[in-house]
Amino acid sequence: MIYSSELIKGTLKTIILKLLKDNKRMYGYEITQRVKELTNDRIQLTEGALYPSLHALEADGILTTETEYIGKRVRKYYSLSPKGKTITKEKISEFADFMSTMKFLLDIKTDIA
Amino acid sequence: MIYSSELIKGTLKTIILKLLKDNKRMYGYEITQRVKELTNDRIQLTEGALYPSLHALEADGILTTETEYIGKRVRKYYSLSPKGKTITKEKISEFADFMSTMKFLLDIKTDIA
DNA sequence: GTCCAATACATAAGAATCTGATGTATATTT
DNA sequence: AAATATACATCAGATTCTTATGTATTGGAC
Repeated sequence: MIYSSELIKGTLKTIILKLLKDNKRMYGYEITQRVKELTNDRIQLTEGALYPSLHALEADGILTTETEYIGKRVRKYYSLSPKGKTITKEKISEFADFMSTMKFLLDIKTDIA
Repeated sequence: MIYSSELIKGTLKTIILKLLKDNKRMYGYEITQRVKELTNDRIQLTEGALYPSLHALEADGILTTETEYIGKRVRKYYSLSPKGKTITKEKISEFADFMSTMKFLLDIKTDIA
């Protein structure tokens, strides 16, 4: 199952921030591959959505960047700024709260444990 | 806590369909109040988002309508069509699947039971 | 008996964000 | 040699939401 795009809307930034929290630094293409892999292909980030999001997070001072060359090919690494670390915690806990509300609202049964 | 609007994006139609599944028929204003009440004010649907969504669902043949007058005031009741009932089941199970993926991805701990 | 809040619908400009296409270029595999 | 994978980026158009505005009725407070 590949999720309908509307479902994923609004979760992209949270996903990016969580991955960067766990991995110190990552580049855009790496993020798309990691998400694909972690979700068994269920969530496939498109570059047209990802790169503008990364740029926006950088412009907001949430991410910092370092550019490196692998051979002749450029690679742009993103990391959380101190502000970004705070925002990340808030975003994840907000999402957790939201999920528990939605679970109740949609009356969804989950497995114990 | 009132959730940031981007979080709620993409979930509006699923919420509408679930309420109509449980309530046979409801009108727009009633839906906003019920959601507010069920979520302890955490999710507050705006009319500018709700009415266009209802109209779109009706145009897609997912909802049917009956207009009634309460005194001189008009009230428009929405119900699930047969097609709507099928879509509703699909949407809810897709969302449940999505939540479990996101829970894993964001490494969120939930309470047992 | 008047005013404010609540009920109840609707539309619309602008903002935000995503899709899907396109573009450029290097590296690797077949 | 060609196709695929890696790696960045932008952009037109679509979708969907916010915020404001509009109309009108009903109920409660004072």
